[in-house]
Amino acid sequence: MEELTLSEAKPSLNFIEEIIEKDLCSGKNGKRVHTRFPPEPNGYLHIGHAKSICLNFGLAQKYNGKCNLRFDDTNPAKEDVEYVDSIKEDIQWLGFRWDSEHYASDYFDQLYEWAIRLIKEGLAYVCDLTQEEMSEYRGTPTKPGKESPYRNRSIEENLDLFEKMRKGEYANGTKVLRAKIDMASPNMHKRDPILYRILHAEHQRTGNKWCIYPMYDYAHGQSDSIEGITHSICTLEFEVHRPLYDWFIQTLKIHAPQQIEFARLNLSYTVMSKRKLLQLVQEKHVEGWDDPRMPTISGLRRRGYTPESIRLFAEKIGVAKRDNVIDVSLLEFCVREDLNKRAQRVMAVLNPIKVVITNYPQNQTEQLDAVNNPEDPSMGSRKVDFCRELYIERDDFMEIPSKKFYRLSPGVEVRLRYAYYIRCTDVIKDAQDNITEIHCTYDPATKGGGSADGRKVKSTLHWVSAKHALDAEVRLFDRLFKVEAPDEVEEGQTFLDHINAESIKIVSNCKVEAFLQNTKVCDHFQFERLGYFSTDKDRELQNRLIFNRTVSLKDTYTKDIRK
RNA sequence: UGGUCUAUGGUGUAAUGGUAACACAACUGUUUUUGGUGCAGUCUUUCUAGGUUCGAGUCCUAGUAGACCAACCA
Repeated sequence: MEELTLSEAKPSLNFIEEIIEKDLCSGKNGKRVHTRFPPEPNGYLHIGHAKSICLNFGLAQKYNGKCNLRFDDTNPAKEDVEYVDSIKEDIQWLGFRWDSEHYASDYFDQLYEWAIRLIKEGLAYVCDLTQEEMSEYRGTPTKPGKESPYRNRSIEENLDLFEKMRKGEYANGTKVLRAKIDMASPNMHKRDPILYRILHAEHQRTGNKWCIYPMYDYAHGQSDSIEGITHSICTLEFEVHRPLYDWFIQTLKIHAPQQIEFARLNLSYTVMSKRKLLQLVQEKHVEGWDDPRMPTISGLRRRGYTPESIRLFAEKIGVAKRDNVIDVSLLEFCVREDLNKRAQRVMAVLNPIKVVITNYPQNQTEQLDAVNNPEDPSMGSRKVDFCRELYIERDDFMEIPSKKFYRLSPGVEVRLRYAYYIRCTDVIKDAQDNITEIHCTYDPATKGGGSADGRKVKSTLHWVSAKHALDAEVRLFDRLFKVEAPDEVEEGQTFLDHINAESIKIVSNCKVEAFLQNTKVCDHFQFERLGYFSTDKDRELQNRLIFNRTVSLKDTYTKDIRK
């Protein structure tokens, strides 16, 4: 029940929303808003795609419009159904539903027909130049190109040649269909761009029906047009393609969507290039596209991210046209923000040291109340078993405490969460001087963790009962891959050479035995103990550990020794 | 020796010719049965030079810096 107050500021619009609202006002497109998300099925979706998904679907939602899912499957050499399936799954997981599902390949017939029309109008021709020759004829951005010797073939000859191309009479790469525009254009894309190339390859949807396939520039705008898209939102690198996009639409005199470009997402320390992610998968540096270390949507999902947190992130980063690098800490902030409200808390000890409560009866066990989520009382509470022998985190004890350390040390009293105050009386060591046990006494008057006499302790420790704890395998992952080196690598090196070696080490030693106590299986939980550190350098790691310890049970809670 | 785009704190994003703000990060204090959360606070901003205007982050001109464009990829 929220009331809108007059003083509440109207949220500002991003530049795309401004364009849309202007179009809505002027009555353009019959006041319709229709967007589309157009992935090429040649890899898994990553967090950068999530930005685009949230944008396109979000805009449709906001303006009561529609958003299509369209697979840009014009290059059978790179594409696969596995990717189609994963893309659909990821979009749905993010919480979006497309109005209709399309494939650029559904339009191959129409596109072919239009190509013939262009030939008949003298605006397209078959060119026999080799790839090298064509590159030479094209010129450079600063030098105009020159016209192909095949540019002035007759319409009849072009029609005949193009028909033979379609029939499969020529080998790959021997001929292409080109638009006849302007070889001197300052825009390289208008220097007689290729419309069709010969590719004798089986297409995942059209099989062997075609051996010529349309290029992106020839297929994309027309596909938008066919679907009645009003606003075709894409990333900045397509800005220079827009004149060509518009040229096809105008020349063919078909519905004109407006292409709008925005700056793609870059995340600090994160590999986002599809090519490189593919390399990680193919060379088996990761388990697969959904490896929790990957910045893919499925990887983030396994890592414990929620759809809500990713949508929140997309909202917070905004949309603009300038190149940006968003700090991963914002992504991590978003997942903490979301999970903090609803994740079930649980006590866990990752690196155990035994604590013996010397004045606690030998065979006694009692059950204590522990709240499931201090942020949300409605999540209720659970019982945790307490007895004479417990485990606490090894790092929570220091025999000789440093200055800022206020957890357990000899003579010091601390609280065991939901249990009792304890005071350390003895430290037991083995022959090698390693601490094997910590002996403590407890104060029965502090049951539940509160003191009757009002005395305070400086620290609250997490613990599990040695007898009752579950032994679970928990895998902690470092952040996404960190790359310190420039994006492009030098000859002879792979980009993997530039990945911070330390981060790989951390992730490859990520199996940790953890002891979870009386934990019910749920989607997400958060270890209650969140990083205790004493040095500044370790403190830097704190946030990362907070994040790391927020993990998804589905992937991490793999065995229960009690069974 | 071209074209297109961009320029606001450490990082992002707003301010639509009229008081430069919000979030993240960092730091300080405070609360707390998580060194979490919450709360309070601090820190740091309009690329440069001209011009228009009563008034410019915003408009104009020139410069500077960065990104993109020369796949039969998308």
